[in-house]
Amino acid sequence: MTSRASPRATDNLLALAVLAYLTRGPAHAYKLSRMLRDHGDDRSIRFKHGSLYMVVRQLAKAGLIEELGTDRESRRPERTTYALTEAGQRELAAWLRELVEQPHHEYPRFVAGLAFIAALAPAEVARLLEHRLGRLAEERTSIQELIDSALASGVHPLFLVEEEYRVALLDADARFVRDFLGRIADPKAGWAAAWNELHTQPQRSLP
Amino acid sequence: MTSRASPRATDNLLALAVLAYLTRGPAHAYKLSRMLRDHGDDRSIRFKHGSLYMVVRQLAKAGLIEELGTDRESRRPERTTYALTEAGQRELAAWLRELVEQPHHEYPRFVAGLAFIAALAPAEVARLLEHRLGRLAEERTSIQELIDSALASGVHPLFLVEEEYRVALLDADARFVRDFLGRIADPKAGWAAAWNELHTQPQRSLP
DNA sequence: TCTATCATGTAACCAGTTACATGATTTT
DNA sequence: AAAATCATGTAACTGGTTACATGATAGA
Repeated sequence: MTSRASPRATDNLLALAVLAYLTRGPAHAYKLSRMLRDHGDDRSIRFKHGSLYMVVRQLAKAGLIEELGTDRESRRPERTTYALTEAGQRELAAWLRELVEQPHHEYPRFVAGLAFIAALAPAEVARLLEHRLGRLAEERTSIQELIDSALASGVHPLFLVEEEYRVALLDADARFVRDFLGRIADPKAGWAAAWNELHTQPQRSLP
Repeated sequence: MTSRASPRATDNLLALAVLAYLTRGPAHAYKLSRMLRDHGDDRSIRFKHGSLYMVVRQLAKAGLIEELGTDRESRRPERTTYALTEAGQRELAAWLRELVEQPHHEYPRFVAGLAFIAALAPAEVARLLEHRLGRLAEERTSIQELIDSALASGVHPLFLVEEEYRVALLDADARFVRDFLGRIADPKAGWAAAWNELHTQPQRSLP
């Protein structure tokens, strides 16, 4: 039997970001929040201000980070400063290894749409897909601009691979959509005909 | 200002599946659960048995489905049967349109890994990526087999587009990984050198 | 000086998961 | 007849989000 050694203390990826940032030195929660946003990592990891405090407490409880102390400036709320522990460093590395080497089954929203696409008529779906192509192109150029301007300002491309990966996914999406459109339009494929017949009764069976 | 007409009653995609299945006629929760699994839609939509009952109640409260009545066989727990309402049909169509025409910003786990990849040494990353390629290939063939066997048993390809989309994503992933490996290995790119220098201090700044 | 925005955190709420309960059916 | 599995659902728990609170600073 394969042994998944230590089940993660939390599987919230925000915790990964916290661990990663703390390798740069101790920080308090708000500072982490700030770095996250400034470095644009909230594009890669689902981020809500409130969740950060939760995640930090979880990590502290698990001993992956530790409280260094609290300070207070004037009458502001108290800030607790945290530092990475040895266990935290190991956890960070182990987690990263797992994320990189094991592809994870994801649930993109488009997949859900496709799963029940037969409930819409083929002509309408074609219109929607055309529209999607436009949005995909927009998103692609916007990411590419972000990459280019970062490179121009001296960021090493290593720190932009996530965005390049996103571009690769967008391109794959667009290729798929074009192909799908082709099949809908192609009368030889005979899709539209069959589809129109059954589109009132979406069902199917997989083994 | 763009008007997002009606904010979804719930954005849990399990609700989409429930609406879609109810177009085939009334059903009780357990039957829906069963269909979901049997049709393999739990590959496309995150599914937990317990969540179904929650979602069904949410939909009922929102008037998108309605209780038809309850029956009881022998001494089993009562089963409530639900039917799609007109509002439910409209919601289903509107939701599907949105899913198809608007690409959604997703947070795949691999992206999070890539965002902090610099915390690992390049040589190790190369090993991990090689391993990933293997897993991607496995997953690809397993999906392809599923598609082929479904087609062989007479399922219309329209009901397999989600799986084809998945394959497209897996292929894009693999291409990206190969490209990435190439850059790590290529001494002309000079990645490994710079990477080794900075991999102890993962930071970067995006504009 | 009034108003917005930043800085910093907590508390209440809710969706979603896990665990459990229990009768029926099938397998050993 | 004991053990497993299916059928069907509820209840407790928890992670995560939303909303709020409050002092400081900057803009109008």
